[in-house]
Amino acid sequence: MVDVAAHAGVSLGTVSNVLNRPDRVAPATRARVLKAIEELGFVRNEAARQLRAGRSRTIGLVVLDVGNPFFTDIAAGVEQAAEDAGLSVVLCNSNQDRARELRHLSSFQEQRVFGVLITPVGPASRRIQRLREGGTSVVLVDRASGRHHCSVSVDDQVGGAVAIEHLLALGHRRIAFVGGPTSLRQVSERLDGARAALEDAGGGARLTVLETAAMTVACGREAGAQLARTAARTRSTAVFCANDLLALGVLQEMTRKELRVPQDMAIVGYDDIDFAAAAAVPLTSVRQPRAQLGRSAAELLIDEVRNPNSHDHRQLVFEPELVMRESTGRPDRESRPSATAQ
Amino acid sequence: MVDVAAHAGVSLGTVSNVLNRPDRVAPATRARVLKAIEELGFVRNEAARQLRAGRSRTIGLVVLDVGNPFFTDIAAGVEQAAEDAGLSVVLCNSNQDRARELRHLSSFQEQRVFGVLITPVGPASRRIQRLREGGTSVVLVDRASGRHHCSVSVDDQVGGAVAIEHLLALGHRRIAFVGGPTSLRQVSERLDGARAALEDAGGGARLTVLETAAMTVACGREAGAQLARTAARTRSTAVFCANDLLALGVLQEMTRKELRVPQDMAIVGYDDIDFAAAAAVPLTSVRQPRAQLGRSAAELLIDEVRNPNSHDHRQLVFEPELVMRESTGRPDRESRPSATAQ
DNA sequence: CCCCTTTCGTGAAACCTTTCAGTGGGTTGG
DNA sequence: CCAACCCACTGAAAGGTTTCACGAAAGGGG
Repeated sequence: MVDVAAHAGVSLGTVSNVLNRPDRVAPATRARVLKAIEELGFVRNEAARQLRAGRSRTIGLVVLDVGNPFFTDIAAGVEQAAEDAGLSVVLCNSNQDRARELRHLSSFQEQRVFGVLITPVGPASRRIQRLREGGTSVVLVDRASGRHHCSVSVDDQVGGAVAIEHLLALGHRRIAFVGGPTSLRQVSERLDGARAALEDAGGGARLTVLETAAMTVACGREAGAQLARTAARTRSTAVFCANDLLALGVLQEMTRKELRVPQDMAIVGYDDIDFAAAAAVPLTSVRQPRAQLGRSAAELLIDEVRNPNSHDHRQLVFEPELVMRESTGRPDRESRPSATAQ
Repeated sequence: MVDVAAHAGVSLGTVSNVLNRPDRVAPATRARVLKAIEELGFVRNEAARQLRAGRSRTIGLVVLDVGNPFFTDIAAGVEQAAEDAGLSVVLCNSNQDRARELRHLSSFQEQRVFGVLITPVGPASRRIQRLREGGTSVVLVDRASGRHHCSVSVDDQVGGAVAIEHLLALGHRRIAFVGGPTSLRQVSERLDGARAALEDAGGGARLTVLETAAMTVACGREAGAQLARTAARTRSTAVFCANDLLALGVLQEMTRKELRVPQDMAIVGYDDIDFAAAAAVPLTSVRQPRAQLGRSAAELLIDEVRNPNSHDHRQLVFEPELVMRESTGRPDRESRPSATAQ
């Protein structure tokens, strides 16, 4: 900048003004400075700006799995809101690993990030508490938080409930739940919601729970195989999977075993990933407002940082939405023992 | 740091030494300083370090699509190499958009990143040239470069060739190529490789090209529908898709039209994404050494930056590898008109 | 006991920007 | 014609770290 100033015949402060408040500089001078910048190929040093500002213009975002479209869509929402506010985003992957999560948080703190958005591996940790005490704002994503912080999440119980209600409305009375491990909050809450919906409907239906080791296509196939092994008379006529990967696995196994979807087995997934609509039989799925989730989280964070006085913490809970496709088309009455069993 | 120094009763320089060259400080003093750091909750300011160092410890990585596992796997390789070298990575998405790419590059330059790894949207642009002139090292990923820079890529012609050779070896003589737009370098080179392999094998086989508008599952289904419409007598007996998404689309359409894979139609994909192995019929696919690609790119970059004198530019080209699965199991001779057609 | 090394520490400069009080013209109003 | 004011610009301080030339003390050898 000194060089630019000399080249343009102005002082350092004027160059800075051209860069940051161009309206305070006379047009002629401004043009001269811009020309000097161009000629010298000057590029602002972000580190110095940041040092001076005391805080960076970057939002730190930590997700559980960058390979999962759920999180990349959230990230897209965050980026959009950040861009609107003149901020950038750095996306980090904890890979469900506590140690990696901690490393990322430490790095964020050293970078004096604008703020942190995180889907924590476990319940909000002490490290996050420390981060807040250090003056960094944190918003929890896909996790509800206490009254004293901001968070955005989707109501997984409602999600489980709408899936089951849909299946019940279609006349299914023997339903399987595929998902696991149940130690995952998402899984257990979706299951809770499913059970609650069943109860609300009166006792006429049965829910069989197949716990899987993980939420992958392979585990879905295993669960599908297990379903297919059951004699048709007692077999569930519909399955609700805790995510779409499981549902795809179940679907593939049904195809292999020559069971028709939805006539012999209706399938509902969860997340509505792109592959769900593109599957051999397009999947009915429970969609979460992913981009919206990310956008809202970023907006809460920005408000918290920019308006520390007027800001009050909010816990946003979004409702998921059922997307109906062919995998639950009205089940074929003939091929299904009538709805009396059990 | 001033506070820490005061608290520990030492000078500023000593605190810095404790942080950066702990061996140069007497153990007792070191312990005192560490205690002070702990008590005061001191956290290094990365911006200041960076300002002082003149360069950040972050590698900038720009990919075409973060949603594509090909790139996330590359990113994982980069991260691994970076971590080993004490660097971090910021992953940016150009979304195949030139303007976004430029924004990311400008931001990298302002941040004085350690170096840049990029899969450019078009051919290496003037902007990248400018970046290099500005002293930032750049390594091209999944693109070959000229002699004067480093790059890592995978030989797409070889990839196309091995796919076709495999199909020819299985006895197929009417083969379709699905992919597009052909303006994509990857597509055209894979097609070139396929044609070359066909020629090498002598003229006994035919290649039908179906150009798609994009590389998506939906486009694959369209192409699959088109294939299925052809009368069985003249229909191709095998299809080579320019990526796995297309292959999955074709596979799904085959299932819908009740054509058997591989008996009625063998399918080879490209990229070997996770979904390829998990498909209803596991896909034969051409695998690229993705993590390796990322790791090598990062290593070249690090060498270029750390050893500017001894470094010489290298253009690494990796060979893809055919992963055989059920979608090309030996074709059923009965259901296939014998291998005489044109 | 003195000189020479080595070991520990010190303190100030440098990195680059932003900000803000201040300067020196020119203009306006009385 | 002077005071008040505005505008465009200036110059220096501040922000937190690393580095490096130096000093002081301690240890070793003759």
